[in-house]
Amino acid sequence: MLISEQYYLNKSKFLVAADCIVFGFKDKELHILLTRRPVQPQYGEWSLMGGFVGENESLETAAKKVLFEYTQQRGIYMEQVNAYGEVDRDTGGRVISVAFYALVRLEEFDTSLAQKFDARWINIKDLPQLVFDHNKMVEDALTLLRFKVSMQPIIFNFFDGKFTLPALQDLYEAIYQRPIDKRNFRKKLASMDILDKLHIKETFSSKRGAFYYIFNEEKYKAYLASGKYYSL
Amino acid sequence: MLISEQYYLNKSKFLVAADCIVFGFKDKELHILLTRRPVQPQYGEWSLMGGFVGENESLETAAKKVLFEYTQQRGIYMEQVNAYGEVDRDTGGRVISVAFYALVRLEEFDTSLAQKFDARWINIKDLPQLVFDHNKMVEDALTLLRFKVSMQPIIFNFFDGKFTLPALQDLYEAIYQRPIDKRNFRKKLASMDILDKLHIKETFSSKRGAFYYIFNEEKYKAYLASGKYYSL
DNA sequence: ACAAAAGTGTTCACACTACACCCATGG
DNA sequence: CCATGGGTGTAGTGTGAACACTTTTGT
Repeated sequence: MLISEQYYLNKSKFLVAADCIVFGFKDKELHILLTRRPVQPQYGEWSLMGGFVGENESLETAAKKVLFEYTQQRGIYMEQVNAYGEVDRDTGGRVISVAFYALVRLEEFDTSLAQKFDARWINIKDLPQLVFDHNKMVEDALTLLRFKVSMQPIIFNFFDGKFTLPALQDLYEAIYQRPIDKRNFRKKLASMDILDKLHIKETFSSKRGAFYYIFNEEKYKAYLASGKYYSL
Repeated sequence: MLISEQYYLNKSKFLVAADCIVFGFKDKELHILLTRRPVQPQYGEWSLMGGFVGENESLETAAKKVLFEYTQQRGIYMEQVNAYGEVDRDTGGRVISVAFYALVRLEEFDTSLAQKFDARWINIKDLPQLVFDHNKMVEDALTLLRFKVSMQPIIFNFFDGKFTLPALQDLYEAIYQRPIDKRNFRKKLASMDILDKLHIKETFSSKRGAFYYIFNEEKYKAYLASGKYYSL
């Protein structure tokens, strides 16, 4: 019987990074928070934000730390995308990266942070070339996001509580990159019965004004229990 | 401007393992290849098979190596499930694991290998408690497998080329753990038109015998191009 | 008054479900 | 001849897609 030391010893160790694909919703378009790489090699090129995992951190903890550093928000919705471990993926050294996507409330975003880190919100339609395999990470994150969003009500994490139906539809259209029929969209939402209509209107994006809605957790549970399944 | 050395230096490094959830189909049930953990701590307990990633290996390469070691098969269909990085997940040391699921052709499996590694094919219905977070890995792998199998024709990797429709249905039922209507199943397959019927019968599981079919890659491409989407 | 966005129903096609009987063969 | 598993069609239901006009209000 081997003992632990023989088994774990003399094995290669690796730098492990957590890279975050931070999604935000702005100007009816999906945006990603990108930064300029602060070190050589590839200094100054567009990059996802990331950080190395510390000795006493889980992958999730490391990712949360990165997110907090760049956004000062806590309780951000986050999900693991994949691990990336090609030998030469990082031109600066052997690094294994675990990618997470995150959904942030962009209205709350402190623009001074953008200055500090030379970070910008880039429309996903205008995605530049990124360092290493970061473009692949974004692609994978988008694929996963599209799937998740159609199955679970995670999309409300983009909003600070309340939202209007036109805005919600714009968001879905931005994520799927395809137009959605207004009537079908609202009909489906109505039949799910997971939202509460507020009696306040949002009046700055139209003259008439659109009613605010909020997501109702209880109704969502009832919807799940009902056995009906719609996908948005 | 920081240079690379300052950035990458003095960061924690980690053991990284590739753990494999090896699925096989036998006796109308889905099975997983499990082994007895060969080292302390938790010596002799049920475990997935895994191995540490080497200096010049990608995660995929490491997983392929593990798969080859235990099955002697090459070209095994494999897909990454997730990375697992809780600080205390491995009671023997800090290890970050990347899980992969694999689909193997169980008919080709060399049972002498099972002896050598103290490995066994366990019915997923009778899954024992596994070491560390391996049960969670299996759960995640199953969820992913179920999704993938319904969307893409990866299920044929369980067979050595040809298969009968009853066997294919049994396999789907084993994966989903729910009965499927025979006529609906066959009707859907027929409308997809991605299989070729051979004029040979498999005669050992019934008196009448069931026709063999093979997956036709070209037809599958045509099916994709047609824009029709069925999910199995 | 008019421009601009919010809001609202109906019809049609098609995929999914449920369901029962005959066929071929080995023993 | 009978037991065992292989093979086949139809009708109903519900979700997804297409489609146009009225309402509200600020300018």
